[in-house]
Amino acid sequence: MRYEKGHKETTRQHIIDVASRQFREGGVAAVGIAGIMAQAGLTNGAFYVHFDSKEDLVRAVLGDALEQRARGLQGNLERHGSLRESLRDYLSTRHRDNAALGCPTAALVAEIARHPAKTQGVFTGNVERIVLLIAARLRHGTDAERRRKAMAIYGMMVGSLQMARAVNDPKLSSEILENALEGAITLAGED
Amino acid sequence: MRYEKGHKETTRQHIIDVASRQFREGGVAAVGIAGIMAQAGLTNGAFYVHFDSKEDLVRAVLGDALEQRARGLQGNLERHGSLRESLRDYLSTRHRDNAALGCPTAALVAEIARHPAKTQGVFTGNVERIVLLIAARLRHGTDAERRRKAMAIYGMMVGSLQMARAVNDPKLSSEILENALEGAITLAGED
DNA sequence: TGTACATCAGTGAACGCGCGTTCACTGATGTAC
DNA sequence: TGTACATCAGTGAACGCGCGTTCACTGATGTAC
Repeated sequence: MRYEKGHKETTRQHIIDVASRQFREGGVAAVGIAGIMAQAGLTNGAFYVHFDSKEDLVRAVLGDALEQRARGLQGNLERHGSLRESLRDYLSTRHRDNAALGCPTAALVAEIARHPAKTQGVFTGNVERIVLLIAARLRHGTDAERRRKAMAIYGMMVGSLQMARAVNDPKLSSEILENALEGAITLAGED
Repeated sequence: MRYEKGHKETTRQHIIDVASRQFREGGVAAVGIAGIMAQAGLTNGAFYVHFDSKEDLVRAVLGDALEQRARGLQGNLERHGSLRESLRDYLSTRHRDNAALGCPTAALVAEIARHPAKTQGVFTGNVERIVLLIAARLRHGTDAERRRKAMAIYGMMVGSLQMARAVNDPKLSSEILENALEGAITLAGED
C-alpha cells in the first residue's frame, strides 16, 4: 500500500474533527464540503472515499461529538462528584465564546430537527445518555423524579447557552448564564 | 399610481409573513429569496424594491415575529392571569409540531448567534421584553429574584422545545415537554 | 380636454459564484509468477 | 530476482444547480401644461 496501515481511518477521523468544529461554529447548512476538505489538507474528491454524502458526514460528526461530550461530562462528574462544577463549566463565558469545541446540542439542535430521521436517531440516543448522567448525580427524589429534573436542567442549559450566544449585550449575556446556573442548581436541589 | 395607496406596504408585509414562516420552518441559511418570492406570488426582482438584502429581510422578519410573539404572550397572560397556561401552550406538542408559526427564538436562536451584530440587536431587545413579561407574572420574591427566575424559565422553554423537536422518539419527545413544564412551574413557584 | 412626460412596483433574464457530487486519472505500494 | 499487474487514497477538473443580486424594461396611473 501507498499509505501505512490505519492511514485511511486516521484521515477519516481528521475530516470528522475539522467538520465537527466548522459545523458547530457555522452551522451545517452554511458550511461546505470544499471548505472542510481544504482545512483538512485534502482536495474535494477525496471526500467521497470516506463518506457517502454530506448527510453521512453529519451523522458521523454528530455521533463523534456527542460521544466525546458525554464522555467529558462523565469524567467531570467522576472527578467532582457533584453536578455543580459541570454546570458552571457549561454555563461559562468560555463555553459561550468557544462554540467550535463546545456542546454540539446547543450548536446544532435546531438544525437536527430539520434533518432526516436517521440523523435525528444519532442525536436521540445521546440525549437519553446525557439525561441519565445528570440524573445519576441528583441527590434527592425517586428515579423518576430525578429523570424529570435532569431533563428540565438539560433543556435549560442548552436554551440558555444559545440565548447567551445570540444576544448582543455582554451584560445581558452574562446575566443569562448566571441566572441559568442558579436556576439549574435550584432545580437540582444542590446546596 | 398603478397600485392603490398602501399597496407597497401591504406587499412588504406579505413578503415578511411568507419569509417568517419559511425561516422558522427551514432555517435562514437553507431558505432562498426565490422560494420566498414565488410563494408570495411575485418574481425574484421585486424583492429588492422592498429590502436591501437578505440580511435586511432577516432583521425585518425577526423584529416582526418577535413582536407578534411578545404581544401574543402578553395577551395570554392578561387573559389567564398566571404563567401556567402560557407555559402549557409553549411546551405543547402542537407548538412542537408547528415551528412555522411558533416561537422564533426556539427556531432561530442558534442562527442568530452567527448573524451580524445589527441582527443580533433586534433579538436582544425582545429577549429583554419577554423576560420582563414572565417576571411580572411571578408571585414570589424581589424584582431581582423574579428576573433571575424568568430568565432561567425562558432558557428552559427554548432549549426543551428544540430538543423535543430534534428527538426521533415520540415518547422521549413528549417526556421532554412534560418535564420542562413541570420544571418551569417548580421554578416559578406556582401551585 | 388632450397630449407629453414622470413615477414606480413589478418582470424576467442574466451575473458570478459556490454548492454537492462525479469521474478519469495518478502513483506508490503490494502481490503473483 | 525481475517483471507485470492489482490496489486504492487522493487529485483536480467538471457536472448541473440554485444562490443572492443586478438591471433594462414594462405598463398603468398621476401630473403638467
